[in-house]
Amino acid sequence: MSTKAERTTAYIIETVAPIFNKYGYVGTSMSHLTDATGLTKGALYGNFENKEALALSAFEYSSKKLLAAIDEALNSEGNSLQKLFKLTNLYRHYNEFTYNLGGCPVLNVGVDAQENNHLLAAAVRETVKTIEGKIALVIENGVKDNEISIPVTPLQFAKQLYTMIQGAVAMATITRDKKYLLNTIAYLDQLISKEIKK
Amino acid sequence: MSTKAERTTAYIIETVAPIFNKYGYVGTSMSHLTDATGLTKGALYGNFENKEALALSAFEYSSKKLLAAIDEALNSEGNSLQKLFKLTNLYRHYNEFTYNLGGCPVLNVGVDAQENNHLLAAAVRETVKTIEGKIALVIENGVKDNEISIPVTPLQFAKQLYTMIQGAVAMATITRDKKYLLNTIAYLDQLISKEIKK
DNA sequence: AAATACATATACCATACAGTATATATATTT
DNA sequence: AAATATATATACTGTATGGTATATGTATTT
Repeated sequence: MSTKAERTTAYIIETVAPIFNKYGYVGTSMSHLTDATGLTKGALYGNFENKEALALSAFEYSSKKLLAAIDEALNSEGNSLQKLFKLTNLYRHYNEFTYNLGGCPVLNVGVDAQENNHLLAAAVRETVKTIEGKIALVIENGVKDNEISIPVTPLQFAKQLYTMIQGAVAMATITRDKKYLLNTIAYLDQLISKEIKK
Repeated sequence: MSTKAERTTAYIIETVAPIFNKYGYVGTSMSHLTDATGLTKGALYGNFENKEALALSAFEYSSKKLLAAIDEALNSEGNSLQKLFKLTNLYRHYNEFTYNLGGCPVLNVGVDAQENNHLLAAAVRETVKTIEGKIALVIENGVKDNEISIPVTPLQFAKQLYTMIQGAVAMATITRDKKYLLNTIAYLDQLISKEIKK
């Protein structure tokens, strides 16, 4: 069984993650976090060295949740095309999925941390690389199995796919209109079934 | 001729705009701005009511610059397709274009202000609407002139196009890799010339 | 259950924050 | 050039910031 301290640390991270994600690194104050957790500064600083370490743990937490969902889609039963459709389906409902995370961590932290926290910004870049790699792997297997035919490398195609998805995420976030997600995913599903399917 | 005060106001705005854009609304402090402008708080507060009014003017300034560049592309000589290519060309070099603005104002302010400043967030939404409208108009004319054939409404297609572009802007910003722009624009140029051209 | 280790709360730094009242300097008007 | 209007600088609010030393409380081990 986990110790009390470990549970507190976990509780802090999951409580704090959506706040950092929503308000950004500078926009989130320690008092904001003591309010949200119901704990005091002593507790927070007892579990984390400083604000930066806390924000980093919070992002890693959100990032892991996202990667787990992507893994679930891409490692599901079925052929490569079916896996890609599971992925697009995740993003079709990305609004609801990221609700508990306080929005898309890749977009929010990626943009916010750019000039405000270089460690966080680097962590986001890692996450992006990981996601693109996971998508590329599925595409690569699809090519090998003669299901998929693409005019560029699997990684290049994965990057292109993820770029379009993140475009929809960005526009839906900025305008607060989830139609961007629905329409882009509809477009991508068509692209997958009509352009790359052999 | 413009009065001294007007010139100072203009100087403040153009100096301050890239700072707000880079560091965000909360991440930008008034002392940050006095340092950058070489002016004192008295001067800043003499020209603007408060930090929020200053940030809003700064965004409007950046937004106008962006809209002007888009207008230049979309109102250039030639048919609708040529105008669209001028637009994609703007975004092919968007990195350099937005350098003086401190990055893409739509992306940066759109994401940053979301939870930190609702007035700013609303202003970004207006800008997005304006941009989409401008693109839609060109597409609409292309359809009328029998140059373009699309499976959705002009506005819907414009939104889709802008979403993909902003996806590339977001990914290029987050990863600091301009290849996302180059590759996405290459894809869009192909889409324009092979899919929608009649 | 007692002893010990550990986690959390309290009270406090020094500094930075947005904003302001007023004095001084600079444009503009007469 | 003098008078007036206006813009900027200075010095100062009160509050919030990230962070810390230490006391108190609570788990865990013996």
